[in-house]
Amino acid sequence: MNIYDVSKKAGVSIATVSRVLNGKPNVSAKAKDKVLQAIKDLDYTPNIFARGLGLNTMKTIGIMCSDSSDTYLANAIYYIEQELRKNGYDSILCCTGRDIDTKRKYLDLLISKRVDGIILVGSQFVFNDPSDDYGYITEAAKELPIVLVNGAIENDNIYSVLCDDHKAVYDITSTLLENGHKKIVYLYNSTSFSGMKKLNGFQDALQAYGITPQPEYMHFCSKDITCALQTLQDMDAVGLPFDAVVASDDLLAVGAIKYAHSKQLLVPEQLEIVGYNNSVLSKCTEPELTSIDSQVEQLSLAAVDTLMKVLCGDYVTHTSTISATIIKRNTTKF
Amino acid sequence: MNIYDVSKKAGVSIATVSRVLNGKPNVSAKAKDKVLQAIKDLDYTPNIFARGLGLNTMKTIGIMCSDSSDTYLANAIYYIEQELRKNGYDSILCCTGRDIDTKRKYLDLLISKRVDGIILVGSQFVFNDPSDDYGYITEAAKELPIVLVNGAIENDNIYSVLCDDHKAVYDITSTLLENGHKKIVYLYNSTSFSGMKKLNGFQDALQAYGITPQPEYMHFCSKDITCALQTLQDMDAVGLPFDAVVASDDLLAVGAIKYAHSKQLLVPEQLEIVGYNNSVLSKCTEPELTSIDSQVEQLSLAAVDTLMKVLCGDYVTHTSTISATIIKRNTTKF
DNA sequence: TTGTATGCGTTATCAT
DNA sequence: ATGATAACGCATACAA
Repeated sequence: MNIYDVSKKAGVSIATVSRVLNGKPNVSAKAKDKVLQAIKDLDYTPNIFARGLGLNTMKTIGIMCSDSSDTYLANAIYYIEQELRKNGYDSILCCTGRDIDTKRKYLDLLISKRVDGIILVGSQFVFNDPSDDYGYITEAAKELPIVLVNGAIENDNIYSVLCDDHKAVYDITSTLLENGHKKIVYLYNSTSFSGMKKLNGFQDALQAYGITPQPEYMHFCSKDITCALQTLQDMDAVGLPFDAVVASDDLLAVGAIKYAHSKQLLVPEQLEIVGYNNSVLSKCTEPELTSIDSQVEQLSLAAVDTLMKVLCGDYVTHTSTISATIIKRNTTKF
Repeated sequence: MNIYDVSKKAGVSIATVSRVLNGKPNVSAKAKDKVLQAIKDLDYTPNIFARGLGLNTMKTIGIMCSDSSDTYLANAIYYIEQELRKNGYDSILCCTGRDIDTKRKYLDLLISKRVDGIILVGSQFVFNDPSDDYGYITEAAKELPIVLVNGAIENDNIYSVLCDDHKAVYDITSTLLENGHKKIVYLYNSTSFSGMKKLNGFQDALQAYGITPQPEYMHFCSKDITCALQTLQDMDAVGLPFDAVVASDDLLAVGAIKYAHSKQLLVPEQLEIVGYNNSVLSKCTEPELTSIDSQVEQLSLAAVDTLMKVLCGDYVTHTSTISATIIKRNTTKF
């Protein structure tokens, strides 16, 4: 079943069928009707592979992420997929894990699949440490446009949509300082581009208040609750006092709440806690968690919007930044 | 840059190049070397669209789900995508929402994209009520194999992988009854195939202990915490006593924990609570939540395994069932 | 407005 | 073992 069968049935040429199929002008109403009827009679569907071959595109975007089961990334993927579909694009999903060789491999794979563009979701693709090698991304950008969500690379054909994480953490830390806190703990679980911005926001806020950031108050935790809990218990055991915790992720903040429970501390009276990402978790704890909303939906829409414009040849800024908002719940006094 | 360029550079015909490309026999070592070298020199990548046209497949599987940001579904998608890739297949993701027309539309879309098979993830595609119309799925199965994860339709070319939800809820309810509970509340948030199995498991367990299920003790809650909380508060206000809560989802169980907090009830001493899905949430609450693990990973792997076998023409059972396990934490006494 | 002819880049068949 | 050529099904430039 192909376009020839339809043209035969309708008594017109394949060119006319094709024109009808693609909504092109210069088709008489009569011819159009005949073609439409033939298509219906034969239950014809155009062969997308043949179309792809001729047009050299399948209207497909590759989505890469380290782990699509991560709440934050899962949300981003959800919004991105929906938005792409609204624009007539399919999404090929690629979960790479954290291994750089796998990332490289999958990026190459997507290019060989001739997707029209690639969206790299999450901060796991760009790091700030010197050993970071994102050369494979700039290399890929020679072939097709790449959009980073929560990561930034200065490069031709690479675009970034970012949440202003620095400002978000800077602001919340400042608020805590203004409210009289002196000993604030910062817990983080990532040294990615976005992770470092948050950490710097914390440090800069302290410095703006004349406080020198102390390493004993800034702890890297692998992404789980128990690590955060353990870290705070260790600080307590060593005799390091603290009266507030800012976390780079809600999960770590949950650990802080568990710490408060274990020490019978009143939250927020004796310990104020702030999480990040405004995930479901923030509504599950007791008390409910004040959290920074990193605006995943807006970020996702902006990413798709950017890519669509690039594909149309429209002009777009290489970097767009969106502000986070603070969702006040019950682990803070303000 | 195409296969002709390579053949020219290597000084052989395109047939030979194609043979090398696809690891086919009847190529001399010498010719193979020349081709490989030419491919390397030119940095040639075969055009996948042309290959798709000739072979009539792009080695791609469609994954449909109602909402990829849902924790449970996000996990399933993660495992499925990884497993498909191991088998050399790409995944096209489709988030349909709950509207049946959208589901129908996207299923048609995937078929028109000529994917090799479709995996329907989650129980949102099959319902047990009479108004349910899954005719579009059986219709689609005429075109390509379909695998349901947590749903079942008896039909040719439709396969199901299921968690034994009935048994899981039956068992946990029985345990609670054995431990002396008489007034158990069941909270659920879905009337899907899987949702009904859970509900029936609850009812059957009661009946096995000579208790007639009371509607006042079985409540449908839309999927959020506050609804569960409100429901339990309402029961309390009306004077309906209860000493245990079984929930069809961890989120609802979180609502039950919040209820206990609001009434200053000791958990599990005064109220035992069991959740479902063993999500992160179960580790975030205080006390941590006993939950039924529905084995998403195993389910996902089984789904891919089934589909791969079908595509190979191997024989497969139409339904495979996997048993849930109970993850004991601190909201239950046993 | 309509139709013819060609190209897209593979894989596969069949002859050599 | 190798090569010439057809077939896959569409879009489109160009001719009519």
